[in-house]
Amino acid sequence: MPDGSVRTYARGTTGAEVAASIAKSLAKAALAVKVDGAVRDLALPIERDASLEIVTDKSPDSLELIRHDAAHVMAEAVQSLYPGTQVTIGPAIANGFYYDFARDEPFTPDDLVKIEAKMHEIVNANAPFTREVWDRDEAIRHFLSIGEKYKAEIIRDLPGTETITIYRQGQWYDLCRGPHLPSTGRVGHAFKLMKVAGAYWRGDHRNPMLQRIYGTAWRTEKELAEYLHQLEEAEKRDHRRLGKEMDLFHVQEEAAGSVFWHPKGWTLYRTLERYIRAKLDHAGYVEVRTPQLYDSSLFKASGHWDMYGDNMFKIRESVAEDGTEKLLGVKPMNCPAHVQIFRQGLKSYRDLPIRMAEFGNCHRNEPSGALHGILRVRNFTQDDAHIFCTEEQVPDEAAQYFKLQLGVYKDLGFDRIAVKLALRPDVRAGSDEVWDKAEEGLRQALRANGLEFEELPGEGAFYGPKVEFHLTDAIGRSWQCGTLQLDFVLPERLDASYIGQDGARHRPVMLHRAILGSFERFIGMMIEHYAGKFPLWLAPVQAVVATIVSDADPWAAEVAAACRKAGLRVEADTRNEKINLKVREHSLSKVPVMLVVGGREAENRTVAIRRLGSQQQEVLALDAAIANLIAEARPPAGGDSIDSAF
RNA sequence: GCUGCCGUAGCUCAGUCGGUAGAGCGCGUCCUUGGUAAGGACGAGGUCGUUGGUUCGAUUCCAAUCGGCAGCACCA
Repeated sequence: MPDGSVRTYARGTTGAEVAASIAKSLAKAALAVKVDGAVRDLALPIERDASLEIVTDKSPDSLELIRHDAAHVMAEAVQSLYPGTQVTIGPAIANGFYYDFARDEPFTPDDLVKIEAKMHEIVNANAPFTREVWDRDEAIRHFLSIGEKYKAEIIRDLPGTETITIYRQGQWYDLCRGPHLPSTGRVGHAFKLMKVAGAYWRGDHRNPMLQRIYGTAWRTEKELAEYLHQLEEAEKRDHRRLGKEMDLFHVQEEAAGSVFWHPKGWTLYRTLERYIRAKLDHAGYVEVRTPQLYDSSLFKASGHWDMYGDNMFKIRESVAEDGTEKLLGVKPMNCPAHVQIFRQGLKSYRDLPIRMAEFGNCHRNEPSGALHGILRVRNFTQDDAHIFCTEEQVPDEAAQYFKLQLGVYKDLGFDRIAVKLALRPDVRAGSDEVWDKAEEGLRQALRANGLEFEELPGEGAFYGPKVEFHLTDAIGRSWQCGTLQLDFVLPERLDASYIGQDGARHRPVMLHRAILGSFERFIGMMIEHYAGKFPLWLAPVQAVVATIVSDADPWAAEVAAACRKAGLRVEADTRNEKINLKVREHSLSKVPVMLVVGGREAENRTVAIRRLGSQQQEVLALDAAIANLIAEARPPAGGDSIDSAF
C-alpha cells in the first residue's frame, strides 16, 4: 500500500474488495485501483502480489479516467441522438477528451447542446461500466454486422496478442482497452463540449475525414469554471489581439501570410534584432546577406527542388523558343546561399569553424490552413546561421550553441522550453549511415550538455536531424523556435570543401542553427509571454510624457526631447484631455512608464513617474529620472557584456 | 490542402423571415485646463469580402472564389 504497509488477500480479490476492507468511506470514494503503477478497473480480480493504490477523485489519475469515460458517455449520447453514426476512437487529452465520429451530416453547434444534455442524462442514469472479453474474429464480425466498419478495422489491426475487451454502460457498449470508472455517474457533471472539427481517420490525410467533438471535463464545477476562465484570460494575451490593440502589426488578405509591421512593432523588431546581432558578434559569427531569387539549378542541386519544391514559390523568368522554361525559386531557406559564399575561394582547415549568420528573409508556400497570426507565415526572417566545421569540432560548436541559445531565452524571459530531437523523415537525402552518424551526434551533444529531450521519429529536415526548442503560446500550442541541425548532406550535394592538414580536400560538416527561429514567430511568442507588458528595454514606447494642464506643454516638450536625446523612446501627450483619460489610455496600451507633468512639475523642473500597474508616484528631477530610466532600459547583458555593441 | 463556422463603419459587434443598415468605442469640430484608469455637446464615416446566379428588387437566398477562426494534415 502507498503508506508502506502490507496486506494479504486471497488470489482474485478485486480492487473494490480491497478498498472495502480498508474503510467504508474508501470503498465509496474508490474510482479505480493502481496495480504496480498501472491504473485498472476496480472490479478486476488481482491475481498476484503487487503494490496497490486505490484511486479516488483526489488522485491525479482520476482526471484521465473521468475524461476517458466522458468520451464514452458522449459517444453513447451521439449514437442515441444520431443513429447510423459510426464511432471510432475517443481518448482523454490534456484538459479534456474528444471522440471521432463518422457521419455524413455535419454536427452543428445546436447538436452539441443536445448531445451535452443527453450526456447529463446518461451520467444521471449511473449505469455501471462492465468489462467483457470477446473473441477477436467474433468481435470483428459483430462490429461489421452492426455497421461499425472503423471499430472492426481497429480490432483487425490490433496485435494478435492483445485481449479484445468491450465495455458496457447500460445498453451501450464500445470496444475499449479500459480502464474505466465503476459507473457513468462517477463522470460527474463538470464537463462541457467545446467544438467540432474535422480530423482524418488515423491521422492520415489520404483517409476519410471524421468529425471530432472536443470536450473538457473536470472533477468539480469549480475546476471547470476555473479552466474556462483561464481560457478567457489566455485570449487576452493572444498576439493577434494584442498586435492590433497595441498597433504593432497587421496582416491583410492581399498579402496573406506576410506581416505589415507598424512603427511600434518594427521598433520592437529592430530592438530584438540589435540585441541578437550583438550576441552573435560576441559569439564569433560573421554576418552576410544573400539573394532572394535563384535559378532552379541551385535548388535542384541542393535537393530543395525535389524534396521541398511543393512549398516553394517559383517564378517563370523566361520561355525559350523551344518552349523550355527558365524557372527561378524564391529561397525557402538560406543554407544553399551560405554554401555559395563558403565556396568562394579555397578554404583551409585553419579557417574553420566559420559561423556564417544572416537575418535571412525566406518565403515558404505554407498550406493556407497552417497560417496563424505571425506565428506561422509565408514570409519571415530567420536569425539563421550555418557553422561550417570539421566533424571533430561539432561537439564544441554544439555546446557553444546551446549556451548561447539558453542564455538568450533566459534574457528574453523564457524559462519553460521543451527540447525535442527530430529524427530522419521518410523523404530525405543522404544514406542511412550518414543519418545514423548525424542523429547520434546530436543525441550526444544534447546529453553532454545535460539537456533532457524527447525524440520525434520522422520529423527531421530532409538533409539532417534537428534539435528543436519549443515554446508554448497563450492557448497552449507548442511552436518550434530555436533549432540546431546537423547536416552531412548539403556540403556533399553542393560540393563544399576545405583543404585539410594533409593537403587534401575534405567535406565540412554544416550546423544549421537559429536561436529565435524567425523574428515573426518569436516576437509573437514574446507578445504572448509578456501579455504585451514588455520589459523597459523592449517596449516600443518606453515612456509617455503626459500633461495635466496646457501650461505644462513647453516643459513636457523639453522633457520628451531630453529623454530622446538620452536614447529613450518617449512620446509626449499634450492633448487637451484630463489626466485620468491619459493614464487610462497609456495604461491600456501598456506603456511601462508615464512621466506626468503639471504646473508643479513645470515650475520645479521635475517629473512624476508612474509605472504601469502601480498607482504610486515618484517625483524626481528630470536628470535623475532619465538616469534611472537609462539604467533600467539597458538590454540584458548575460555572461559577456554586449553594451559596446549598442 | 481537408472538415466545420465566420466575413456588416477604423475597432468590437447588433440587424435585415429579400425593399440598399444600427450601437458602443474610435475619429473630427467646439466647450472644458481638469492632479493619476473613460468630462460634455455636435458631427462625419459603410456600394454589408469579391464575382456570378435566382428575383421586379440581393447586404439578406444559392454557387464559386478570396480571406479569417478552430481542429486535422503539413511545418526543411
